[in-house]
Amino acid sequence: MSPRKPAQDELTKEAIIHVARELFVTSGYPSFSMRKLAKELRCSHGAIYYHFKNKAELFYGIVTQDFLTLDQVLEEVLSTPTNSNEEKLYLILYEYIRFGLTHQPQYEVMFLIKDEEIKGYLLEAPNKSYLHFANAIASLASKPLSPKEIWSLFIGIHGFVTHYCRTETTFEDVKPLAKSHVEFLLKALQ
Amino acid sequence: MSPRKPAQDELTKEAIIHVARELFVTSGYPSFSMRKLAKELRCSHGAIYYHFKNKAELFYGIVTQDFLTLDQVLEEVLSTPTNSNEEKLYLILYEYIRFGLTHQPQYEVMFLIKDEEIKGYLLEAPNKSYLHFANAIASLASKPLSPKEIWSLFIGIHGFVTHYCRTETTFEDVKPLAKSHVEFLLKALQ
DNA sequence: TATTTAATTGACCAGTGTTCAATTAATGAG
DNA sequence: CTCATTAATTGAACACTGGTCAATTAAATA
Repeated sequence: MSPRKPAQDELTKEAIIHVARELFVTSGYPSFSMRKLAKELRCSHGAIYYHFKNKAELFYGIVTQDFLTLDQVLEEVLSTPTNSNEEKLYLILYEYIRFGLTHQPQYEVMFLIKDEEIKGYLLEAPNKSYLHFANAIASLASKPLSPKEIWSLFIGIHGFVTHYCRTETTFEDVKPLAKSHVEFLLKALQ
Repeated sequence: MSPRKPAQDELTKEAIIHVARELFVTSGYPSFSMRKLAKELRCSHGAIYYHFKNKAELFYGIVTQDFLTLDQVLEEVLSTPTNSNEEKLYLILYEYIRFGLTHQPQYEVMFLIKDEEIKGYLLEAPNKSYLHFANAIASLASKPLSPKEIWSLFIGIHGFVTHYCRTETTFEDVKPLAKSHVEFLLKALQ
């Protein structure tokens, strides 16, 4: 109808990301569309493009928050004083799986999606996230680990999350399996 | 122009699959479309739907061949008499990675894609393929392995393939890494 | 030869991401 | 207070996507 809404109804990047995240987390990436988002925001789909260059930039806006959350997960394990280094090593891997499976749509965008446009926006974020992980692992191991060993640990965990993301299984449903898988991977360090 | 082509030019399921496979393997799943395929086949896109109910059924037609190929890879390793069981165990995992990375678009459809329609057609194929893998592993191990251990091996390998599929890395480029990753996973068995 | 059947076409539908001229509210200058 | 400028929004339009289906025509059958 009328271009330019009254000031109180004006869109903001934050409001868009907020609703987009909600939509995307509840109904998944494939069903997400700019037009559905616009409907949810009660604006035209064109308006979103004033605030975000394209869909990929919008998703980048969403998952940057999740990269921070993942960093926090690691940090919290590291800073818990009640556990031994061995327990922390276990927990890092276990909590990584928990994060992946309790944030499946986000994990998909963060580490799985092949969309070139989105990968163009991500670029360093997954690398940075991995370095965080690798440093945590290295600092907790009882003996020096080679980069390859740490990488294999990551890939092993990543495979677990990937598989149960695809089958849309909840973390609760695979808790025992997650435990045994982590124990399996850690056995390879001895 | 004219409906119904002369007999010599008629489409067949086989011809469609052949060209579809070519198109899909060279330019990947996201860029694949029924209309591009029709153009390649020099027919209208509607004609394809006479032979295949939908895109998912067509892709099922493509990757069933690849499930067979994967079975053959395992079978060949098992039936090579020159290697010890330990070497065969290594080779099963190594060759699985080779298959995944030399058939990236297919691996994606076989084990990675979330598309509900395609998963509906696949159903048992990935399970059957895994059982093949699991039996091979079990038969080669020097001591009895638990189902969980075999599953962790698979997930560990799957993670490797998944990651390098996403980054579209060739098998050649990660051969040494594949070797060390397999060795890492096998260490967890002792 | 006439009739039925099988295969193909292309218009059409509903959906996607993206662009952009037109429009209008808010803002700042005189 | 008025008027030009700027910022935000709309919705039509474009080029795609997967999928459906009546109309058409070649092939097969009676």
